[in-house]
Amino acid sequence: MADTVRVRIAPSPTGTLHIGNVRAGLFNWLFARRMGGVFILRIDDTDAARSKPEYEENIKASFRWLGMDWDEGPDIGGPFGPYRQSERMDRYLTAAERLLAEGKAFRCWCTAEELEASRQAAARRKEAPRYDGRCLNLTDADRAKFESEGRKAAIRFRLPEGPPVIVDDLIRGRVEMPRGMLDHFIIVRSDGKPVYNFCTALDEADHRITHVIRGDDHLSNTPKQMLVMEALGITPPRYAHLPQILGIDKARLSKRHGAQGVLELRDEGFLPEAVLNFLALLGWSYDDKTELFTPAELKASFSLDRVGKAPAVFDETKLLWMNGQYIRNGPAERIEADLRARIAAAHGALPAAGDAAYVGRVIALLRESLKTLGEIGPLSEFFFRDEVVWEDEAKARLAGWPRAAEILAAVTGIVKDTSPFTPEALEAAFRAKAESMGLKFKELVHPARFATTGRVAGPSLFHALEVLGRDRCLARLASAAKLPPA
RNA sequence: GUCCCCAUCGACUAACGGUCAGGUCAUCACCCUUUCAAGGUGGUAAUGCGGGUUCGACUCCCGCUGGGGACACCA
Repeated sequence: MADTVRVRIAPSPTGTLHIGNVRAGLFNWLFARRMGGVFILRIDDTDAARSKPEYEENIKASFRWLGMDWDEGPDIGGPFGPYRQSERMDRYLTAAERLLAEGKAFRCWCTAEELEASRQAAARRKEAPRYDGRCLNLTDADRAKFESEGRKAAIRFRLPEGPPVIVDDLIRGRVEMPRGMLDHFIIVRSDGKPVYNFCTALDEADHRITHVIRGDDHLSNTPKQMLVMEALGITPPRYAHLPQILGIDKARLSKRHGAQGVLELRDEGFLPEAVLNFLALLGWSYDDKTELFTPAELKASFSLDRVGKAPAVFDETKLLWMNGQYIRNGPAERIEADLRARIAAAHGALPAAGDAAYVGRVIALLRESLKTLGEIGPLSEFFFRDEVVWEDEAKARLAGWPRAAEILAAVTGIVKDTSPFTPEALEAAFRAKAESMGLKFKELVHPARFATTGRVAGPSLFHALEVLGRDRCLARLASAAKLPPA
């Protein structure tokens, strides 16, 4: 069969899109692109109570930011739409009616209380909580009685007898699921709303999905979906169940660690390429050495048979490293534009931030040392404020520095007289002055840094001085000289 | 409780049944150096346990332990 590969990501809009969904989406997208297939975005919003339009927007914005383009979806349509479960209700209900008519499903009038009582009884006997099938063989009189009491029926799938359900998983291999674990499960609630496992089975079929690639928390749902398809005469897709992503504490990903929304990663200053690269390597590997992949390389080299089975821990430290790599070696214009925006947001009110050329020089100086774009704000602050904002440690070290006053005076002289005002000339002047004062080079440099930046660490001092400019440096040296000594 | 899945350095992972168990992040040391990063060099560090099968097991089989998931009128 040379059928076109069709895969999908089907998040439910009940929260912001988090890392686990993104990784599942990524693997689907990569697989589709690699196979020349179709990537579909579907919105699983059968849970009307918790679903919200803004979350759907968040999902789309997240994928867009990452460059994961979909070929069919709720916003762009496609030949097999609609792609939102809430718009497919009549489809689900029609299928349920058909199963009912064929005796493959039945109505159940049990109340929540009755079911709960039955479950508790089972728990007391230390048995699995199962539906006892009591509504399977009701008489017409029973049904009429329930209806007259105003009870509403749910629709249950009639679980057929048979051998274990086989999931021939592309990642796990052959998995056998005994039917004993399954129930006559609900497919339509008593309020008329169809249930996820039922909808999903129909969606895969209607959207002509060929490969369902999803988290392995769905592995045990798979038999239900396959049984529904079987009852409807549908050939099931291939399945590939991905290992889970765990938090740093090895627990399931949740708020706190990596489960924040992807857009938050963007806001913190992670580059989409870095996030994509990092996520791709969570559960997949190309070989025994390659770590850095551009999106194009990922699309060209991804394959399901190199996806592992063991769950992976989301290690933000490595993401940080990778992001640093992309900031240093990535697309310069885009990164600079982003950094300009962040500087404007952080220091826009300050006059120096309005000087585009000056901002460009600041960025050139700091970009190399960033791990996230967001760090530019605090790191660049001293370039924009008129008055130095002192770090406690810088102030303390300057105050305790031997011959501090003398050194500051000497540095002031250098800054005043050096021409041209370049890093090279400044460094030469510093070296000469250190020599003549009988000081080590660094004994002159450190106090100069404290006084002109208010910090103990930062970019190359002479480059920083050049960017700051002679006047700012002189003003700062003058005010540093007035600080009380230790 | 029942069923299903999983198990290599702290983390991500590589290894046709035969490698000295390799790479990356982190960590440590050293180098570079005006500080912090970056960069360079080197080091520490793993096959959960117990049985098999085999000339030979990280790799295949069984058990145990540990972790995760499912058993809903959630998705």
